[in-house]
Amino acid sequence: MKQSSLCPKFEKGMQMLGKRWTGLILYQLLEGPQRFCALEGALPVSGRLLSERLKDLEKEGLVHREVFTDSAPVRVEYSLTQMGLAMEPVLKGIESWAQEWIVLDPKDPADCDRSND
Amino acid sequence: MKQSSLCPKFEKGMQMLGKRWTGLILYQLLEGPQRFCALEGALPVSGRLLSERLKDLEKEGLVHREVFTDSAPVRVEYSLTQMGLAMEPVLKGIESWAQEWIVLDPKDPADCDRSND
DNA sequence: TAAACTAACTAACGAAAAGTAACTATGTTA
DNA sequence: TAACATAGTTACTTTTCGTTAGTTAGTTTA
Repeated sequence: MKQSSLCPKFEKGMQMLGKRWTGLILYQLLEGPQRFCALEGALPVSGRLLSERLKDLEKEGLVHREVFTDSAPVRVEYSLTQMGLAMEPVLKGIESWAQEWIVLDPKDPADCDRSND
Repeated sequence: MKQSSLCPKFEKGMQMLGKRWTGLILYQLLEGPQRFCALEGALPVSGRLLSERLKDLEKEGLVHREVFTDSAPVRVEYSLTQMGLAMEPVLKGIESWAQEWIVLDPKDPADCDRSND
């Protein structure tokens, strides 16, 4: 692999966001702490990859994983750390950009607005 | 593939940015129109993928491709369209986020600042 | 005039990552 | 005890990536 003249921090950041699903997972977690199955249900990602991505994100420090042994079948909750939360403006920025610029096939109704949560 | 409850526009946007190199290519193009070989030199991406990504980005409307037949050996310049330029705040946002939060191995000096161009 | 060079790609191929489905461990409800 | 749910993991196939080599077209060099 070649060397680039870019800032290595930026490059690393883009490398993370430039992995499939990472952005969507973080975005979904902006809604608040969520369990594995909730994320799996909300996103079009398979359990295998979701598990993998969450592990990566935890390792990188964007996501916190907490296991609750008290309740019924063990419950695992994922939430954003400070570092993850700091991504909010970026994610919202992508959302606005998409709202403004992306045109979908005319067949889909495809309209949504979550900017007011 | 499952169905998600996310806004399809946002999902599509993330799908684009969530492809390897896309973000870096756009970021590099913020510097101004550039030729194929310049991009290839500036980024750690191979010619094959650069070509593929540029084609995608052109198709999606973020990048404009212009061929100059006047000068020496044919010259091809890539530049951002309005849609591509509109990504600037997002890309700069990722940059700031990375500057603030990403920690690299202590061996790399890894410090840079392009926020003032 | 032909060999070598440059820019901008494209093709082929092995390697890595993603998608899908089935399976596991643990506990719960019928 | 059988069927169900959560939170994964394993095994297998398909897709995407990365590398190297080759192509097209015009340019300089000898």
